[in-house]
Amino acid sequence: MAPRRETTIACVADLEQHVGYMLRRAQISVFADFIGSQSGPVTRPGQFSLLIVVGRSPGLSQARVCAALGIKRANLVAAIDDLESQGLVRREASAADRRANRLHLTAAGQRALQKALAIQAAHEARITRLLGAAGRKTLLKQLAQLSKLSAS
Amino acid sequence: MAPRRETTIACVADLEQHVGYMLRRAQISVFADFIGSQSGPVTRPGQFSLLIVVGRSPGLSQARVCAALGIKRANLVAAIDDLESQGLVRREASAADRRANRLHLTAAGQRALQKALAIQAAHEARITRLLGAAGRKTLLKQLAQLSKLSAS
DNA sequence: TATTGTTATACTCTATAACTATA
DNA sequence: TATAGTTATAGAGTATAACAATA
Repeated sequence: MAPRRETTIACVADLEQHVGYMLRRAQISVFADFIGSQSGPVTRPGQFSLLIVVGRSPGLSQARVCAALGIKRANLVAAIDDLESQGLVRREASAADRRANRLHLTAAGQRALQKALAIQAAHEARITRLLGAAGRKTLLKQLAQLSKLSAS
Repeated sequence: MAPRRETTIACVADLEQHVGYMLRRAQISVFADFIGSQSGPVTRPGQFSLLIVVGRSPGLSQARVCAALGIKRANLVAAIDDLESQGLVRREASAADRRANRLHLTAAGQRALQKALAIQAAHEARITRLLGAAGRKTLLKQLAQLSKLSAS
């Protein structure tokens, strides 16, 4: 075992004490597992979170969705264009504010979201198997704490 | 208090139960704090981790550094070009394998690394203030566990 | 004046394919 | 044949500036 790769491990030992570095590595790994397991029309984490927000809070304006997800208005346009061209999301002109679009899921969007959520449940179960249910819960709390570090 | 922003909080409640989403948000926040606090020639996390590996394990080939950091050979070239043009890193032709470059820090690179590490210590201290010393330690262990989720 | 959606643009990070020179 | 470094390139993700329509 361990043919001759000691150096690789040794030089990363320092970095493994850095929360930022380990967060990045863990996030890449978790995203890769998520992407690898999803199969429907929605494969990327960004699309998925967008579907969730629109699905659970129908009628939000694009600006509100941006505020919720912490992304820029300019970058949401192409993301919605994509989901709309797949027939999953619908832009509806707002009667109250004629500048704004109210976002809704189509029936196909509802189905895609339900399917993605079911697959994601298995993904989350794999995480729970690694960390334990209690460990996962404390992790979520700590990550919420870290999000307050920077205004962003 | 809380003028009329309930919707923003309500629609993200679901996502806050997703480890992948919270990992991403926390990583963005922690990186922003790191970047905002660094002041020397090295400001980005990628540069910083590169300096650490080369500093602690001088003489590694580029391929070994890539394996250690989990990045692609092609993407390391420009990163080293950048650090080399700043006079922080030096490529040395390997005598044993004439295809390979052995990487070293220059004197300026050593100084830049020491300065960045000192600033990073304060950054890590802010994290410890948020999580507690024990909480931070268990977080690091959990993140290491999560890195095993996907081969990557 | 300020805000919404939009376009254009640019910069970073990441990923693949192909080339060269060595092994 | 396989590997090390390199180049070119393409795709995401993210950032800013500016514009038209509307508030």
